[in-house]
Amino acid sequence: MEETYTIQRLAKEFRVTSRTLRFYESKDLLHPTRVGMNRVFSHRDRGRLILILRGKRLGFSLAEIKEMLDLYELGDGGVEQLRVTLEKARRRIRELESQREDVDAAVTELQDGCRQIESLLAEKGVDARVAAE
Amino acid sequence: MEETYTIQRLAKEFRVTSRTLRFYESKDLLHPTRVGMNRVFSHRDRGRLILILRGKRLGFSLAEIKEMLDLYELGDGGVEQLRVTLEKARRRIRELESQREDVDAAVTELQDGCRQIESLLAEKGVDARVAAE
DNA sequence: GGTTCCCTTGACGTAAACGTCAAGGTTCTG
DNA sequence: CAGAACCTTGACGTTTACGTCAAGGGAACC
Repeated sequence: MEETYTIQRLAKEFRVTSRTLRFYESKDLLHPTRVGMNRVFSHRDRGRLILILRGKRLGFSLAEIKEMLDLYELGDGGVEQLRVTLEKARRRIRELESQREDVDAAVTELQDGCRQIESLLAEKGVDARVAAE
Repeated sequence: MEETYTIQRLAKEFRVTSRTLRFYESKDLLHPTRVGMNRVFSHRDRGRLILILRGKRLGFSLAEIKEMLDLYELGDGGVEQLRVTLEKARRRIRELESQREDVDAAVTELQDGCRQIESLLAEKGVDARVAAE
């Protein structure tokens, strides 16, 4: 028997509102079943939610995130379908790798900035380690 | 004599509209000077624009991007100001590093997905290298 | 000197991603 | 059996990041 989740349990666990989960369902990102009127989320939905939230942290739109999620749903598509999916996945990978370069560049620059501030503080005789607490 | 840029030159170079550049100025992200009515962007503005666009690719809001840009403007603030700036920068770095972990996780999963598709295609006797062109 | 072309400042429109009621249905608890 | 505490479906509001006119100013070309 698969574990299931109420809308609130999932919402609390991931610090989103139930409105958000309903919204994601309306956008076809989650597919809860129903017991009577009420939504029941599966473990699979939970996994998708994790991916959705990570996608958001990375700056992707819900539409892009849906595209990515669909990449994992390789149903019984034919060869052509598989090939299209493969190409999309490869493109995403390239985009993500370029995004990682952006991240690295930003980190490097911020670290440079930190060093400058640190030496400014040092000049003024201040210890700048993790002092500011 | 510093090189300067018209609004159109900058817009074309970075594939944004002039409206966007005016909008960024209105949000205090760019600080073009004026010659008569017309905006004149400095090399410094160009640099800031690069950072803005990278920030956007990384999913930051313009407000967050402004905060980061301001980190580089260490004017003549006192020790306390410097220390606050330093802490903000360090926090950003930590956030970016966590974002990099997200990127890496996403890449890994997509690569797994690719491998699965590739073996599915191989079963069907299809060569999946860069075939799809 | 009219037309064209770029610039300007409003001002209103819009898509995305929810927030926030409103109105009502179920279930559990005292 | 009345609340309380969940859930539901609308439906309208809000913020962000611009797009898209509208109305007009200054230079440049023919």
